[in-house]
Formats: sequence, C-alpha cells, structure tokens
Amino acid sequence: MKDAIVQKLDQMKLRRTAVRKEVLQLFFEAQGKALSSRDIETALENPDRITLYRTLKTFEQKGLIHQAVDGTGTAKYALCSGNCTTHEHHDEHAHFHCLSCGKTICLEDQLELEAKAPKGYKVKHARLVLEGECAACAD
Amino acid sequence: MKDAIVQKLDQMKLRRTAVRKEVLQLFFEAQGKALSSRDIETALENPDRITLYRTLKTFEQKGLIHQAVDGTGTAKYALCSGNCTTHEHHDEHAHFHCLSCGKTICLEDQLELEAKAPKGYKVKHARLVLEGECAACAD
DNA sequence: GCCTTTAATGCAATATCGTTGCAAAAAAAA
DNA sequence: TTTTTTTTGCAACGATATTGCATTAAAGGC
Repeated sequence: MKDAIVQKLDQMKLRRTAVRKEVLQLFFEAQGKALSSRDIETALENPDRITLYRTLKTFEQKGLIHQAVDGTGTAKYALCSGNCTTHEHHDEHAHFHCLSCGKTICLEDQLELEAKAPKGYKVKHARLVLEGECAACAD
Repeated sequence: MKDAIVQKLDQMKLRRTAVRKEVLQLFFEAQGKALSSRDIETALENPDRITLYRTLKTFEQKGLIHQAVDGTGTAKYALCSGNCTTHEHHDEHAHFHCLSCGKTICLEDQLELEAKAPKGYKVKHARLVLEGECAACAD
C-alpha cells in the first residue's frame, strides 16, 4: 500500500527521491497555504537550496504545484487542485495575502476573467491578489 | 515658466536634483507603461543603482508613483493618477502584463473589490494582473 | 540481485535585486 | 556667502535565484 506522496510522484512520472518526498509532504500538510522556498528550507533538515529550487521548478512544470504571486517579491507555491496538467496550469483562483503574518492562502472561487483589456489584447490568465488581514490576525 | 517636471517636484516638496528630474521625465514619457529599476537604469546615462532605488522609494512614499506587481518578481513602477496622497495609494486598477515583450501597462478601469474572502478576513486592497499578449505582440 | 542507463543531487561559481552605513557633495534656507 | 539639511555615491553586505559539472542515486533490463 503506497502512501499518497509516492502515489502522486508515480502518477507524475517523477522519480521517488528523498527531497521530492519531503517537499511534497510539506505541501500536503500546508493545506491551501502557499509555501516559499524559505519556508521549505526552514522545515527541512537538509538545506540544499539549489536542489530545492529545481524540485519546485520540476513540480511546477509537471502541474503539481503553482506559483502564488502575492506581491512580496519572493515566489510562493501551493498544491494544484487536480485540474492542472503538465502543459498548462488552470489554477485561476485568487490568493489572499495577510499583511500581518505574511501568510498566503488560496481562495476557492474561480475567477471569471471578464477582463477589460484594451482592444487587440489577448488575455490568457488573470491573477487576483487580495491583501489585508487573515482571520487570525484581524482579531 | 517651469516645466511640468520641476513643477511636480516642487508640488511634492522634493528637491530638484538631477536624478529625480531624469527619472520623473522617464515616467512622464512612459505613458501608462510601468518601468522596472532595470528599465530606468538602462535609459539613464548615470547608472547609480542605489540612488535610483532610493529615488523610487521616495517617489512612492510621496504618492508620485505606485508599484505595479506583475508576477515577474521584480518591482515595476508607474505614475500615479493624481488621486494618490502622501499617505495612501489609491491606484486600485488592474495591470496588464505581456508575456511576449514583458511590457506592463496600467489599465484604466477601477477594480470593484467585491472580494470573496473567507469569513473574518479583512480585505484592504485587491490587485489584479491580466496576463497575455499586448496588441503589438498579438499580431 | 546485478549491471546499465538515465535522471537527480550537491558543490562551486555567478547573476540579479535590493538594503545599510557613512563621508562627500549638492540644494535650499538664512 | 555661509549654514543647514538633504541627497548622492561608494563600499560592503544579504537574500534570491541560476548554470555548469562531477558525483550519486533511481529505474529498467537481465
């Protein structure tokens, strides 16, 4: 009986290496919260940043995780919701970025990109970031 | 007869230094397009990055320019639309980021942030980035 | 299980972006 | 013109991210 992590790696045709298992584990545990490279580095025992960057890039290319741009400048990643493929991401949901604790979470609602771009412009993706205070910080 | 640049600096109570005039000139010429620190560095003769960063920060604090987060990771800035103050930015408009040429422009429509954040979340700002191809690149 | 093939890791080096402290220079005020 | 205050430019630094290359580990064939 393979656990969910190994299963996911197999499904994505990725080799079951130690780093990948650990990183994927963290994403499963994060539950909608986006993780920065820094977050992961801190959580892991073995801090080889280069391998980590490559792991994240690989995961992103395979449609396992997606970048959550929250305006902080540093890249954050969160698990994709299943409908992402190797070739294209479909995580057109908004992200919420808490200005107090810095946490970034994925919001469920899909964006309707009835985008008002000028004539001749082709819109492929829309990215919405809400900024404010999360429930824990707003108390 | 003072020109628009000097006038703007005076209005903002900023000293009329060479760098500030040059940078402000570039923003006036950019016409809605957001400029990165790199863009400005390239355009200017005297490339002192530190001074440039400080100039941009000052301009932002004074409500002259605002950051346009487009997901590239590097900060870009565009002229504010007049209703920004020293203490708060009100440029709640969307930005368009062209994936072909990398250009980022400001879109005019104001965002209605009827944002669907979870209960207990306080939304202060909404930031929308449309990604695709600009008219010039879509040909 | 062993060997081969192929992919992933870890190291060194490098690039980009951005900040801080401090002395020199320039702008505004007296 | 002199004084005061701000801005500049340099040196140094820190964080994020990438590339090339040799080593190591995983997967597949036997």
